[in-house]
Amino acid sequence: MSSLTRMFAVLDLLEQRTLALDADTICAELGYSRPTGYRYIAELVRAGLLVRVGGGAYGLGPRIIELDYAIRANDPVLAAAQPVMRALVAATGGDATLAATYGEHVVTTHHEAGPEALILSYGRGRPMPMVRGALSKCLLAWMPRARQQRLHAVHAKDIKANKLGADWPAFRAAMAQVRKDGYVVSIGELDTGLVAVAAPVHDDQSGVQAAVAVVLRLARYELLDHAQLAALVMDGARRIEQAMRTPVLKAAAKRKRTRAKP
Amino acid sequence: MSSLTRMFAVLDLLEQRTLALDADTICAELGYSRPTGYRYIAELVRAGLLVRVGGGAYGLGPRIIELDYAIRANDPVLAAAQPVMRALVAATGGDATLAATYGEHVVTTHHEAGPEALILSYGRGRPMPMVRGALSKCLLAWMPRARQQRLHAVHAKDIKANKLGADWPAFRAAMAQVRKDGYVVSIGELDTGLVAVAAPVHDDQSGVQAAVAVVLRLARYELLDHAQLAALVMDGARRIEQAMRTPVLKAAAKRKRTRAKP
DNA sequence: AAACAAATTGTCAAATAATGAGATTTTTAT
DNA sequence: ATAAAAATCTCATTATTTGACAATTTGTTT
Repeated sequence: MSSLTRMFAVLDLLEQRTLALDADTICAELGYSRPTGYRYIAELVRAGLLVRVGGGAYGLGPRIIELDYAIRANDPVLAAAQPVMRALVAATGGDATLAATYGEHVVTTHHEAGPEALILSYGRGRPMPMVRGALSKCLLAWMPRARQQRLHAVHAKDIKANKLGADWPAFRAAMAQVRKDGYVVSIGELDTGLVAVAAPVHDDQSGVQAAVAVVLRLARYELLDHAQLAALVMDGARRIEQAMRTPVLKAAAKRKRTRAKP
Repeated sequence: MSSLTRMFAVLDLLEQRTLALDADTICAELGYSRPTGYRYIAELVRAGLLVRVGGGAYGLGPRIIELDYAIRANDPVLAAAQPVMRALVAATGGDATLAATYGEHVVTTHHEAGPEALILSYGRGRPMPMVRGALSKCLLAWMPRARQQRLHAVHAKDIKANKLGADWPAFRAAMAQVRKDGYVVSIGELDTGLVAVAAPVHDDQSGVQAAVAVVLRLARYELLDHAQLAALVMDGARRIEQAMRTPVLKAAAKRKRTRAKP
């Protein structure tokens, strides 16, 4: 095991614990000698990922907030989505959320609070279950087959439990149905009493997968015309896609393959 | 230089660049051989601090958003401050911001948007200058002498330029005056046309230094009774302190020193 | 679907850097 | 001012990192 990995274990530990830990506790928990533990801590502090708080305890550092800012400031999906999400909030009276797949995770990347400012279990930064909730299902449905299959292999049980298909063909069929519909509704899957209506956002350029959702109280949802609401969300997703295609600086990510035509 | 340090250079690089970089670029910029660069990248990806986006490029990863969530979820100052900040927004019609010192940085940790949803240059996560803006000055004024002196030694020029005192005694005096007032007003220091009124939040327990501010358009500020506004902000700060003292789980951070009385 | 190019991952010996026990210094609290 | 804790230093030993090159996987184009 590399020193890099061991150092990151310190970060993991501090993420789990709600309170700051002192160096000796960290060393003891992870089985590091004191100098080694201090070296890792010092390195993480230098990087700003940890801070020393009130004499002898270490907690998560300011760099995390700064890095988070960098993500928000540079995420093209977020930039395109925010105005649209505000509009969705205004139109529906619910909240709007945006989620993206990051490797094996589904993470809420933005929560545009509505007039009711709903309390969501899976607010920004809280990794969501892969196979539950409208946003996750949405992302799942529009994934490349290969990844769907890989995920099915791992989460077969969860998928079955969530009625997304007892086996791989059934799962495929369920996903195909979702794609045909163009949106997903989940009722009380993540928070009882809340309904989410989600639609996918595709970025043909970078292949980024994201999804927007409008979240409403069940009572309010039942008052609305469901078809119109779904259309509204899907239209929002389309508008986000457009906004991403037109951006001011589409930026030449890397132009190595400048194959001059002969 | 340790491998730990070199690996973090990769993170630094990706924070600076707005776009994702490919492995070869990273290696070239930092002067690492390809296998070494890939090893660092792999480690950061394993930690979730980086993600591979759209074939061959690496960007900041979802773990950052999750860590940020952990900070927000566990920060006692933030928990205490949020309701108070909402109240300040409601009472003044401006925005409210909260900043804390983290080591050598001043970072905005929360921005409670008001009805106008002002665009602030130094929103959440953007490190602020140490000696400019109401929040920074506030934090500066209530710091322990030792730290003030250290900072003065480093930032003497900036301090002078910002009229906080030409030398150390003058600076001390200026800070004493701020403490006597109990609040700081800055007009157009960080954003032209915006005024901030800040007051300090002390946490006697952990020695955390924070400050709240109400931010207003200059025009609106001039309509208000300045003394009353300052009183409102100071009262808010006091209410945050109280909320921190009463918390549900004051949690035994570490009870090693359980000195049984003889 | 096959072929191609890029991106990524092995292999392995040399060299460098990480490690822990214990002593020492600095910081913090009283 | 003093005591206790926290952090750093020293140094020989040992394990780990490193880079050149090769092999492989992955993704794209025809």
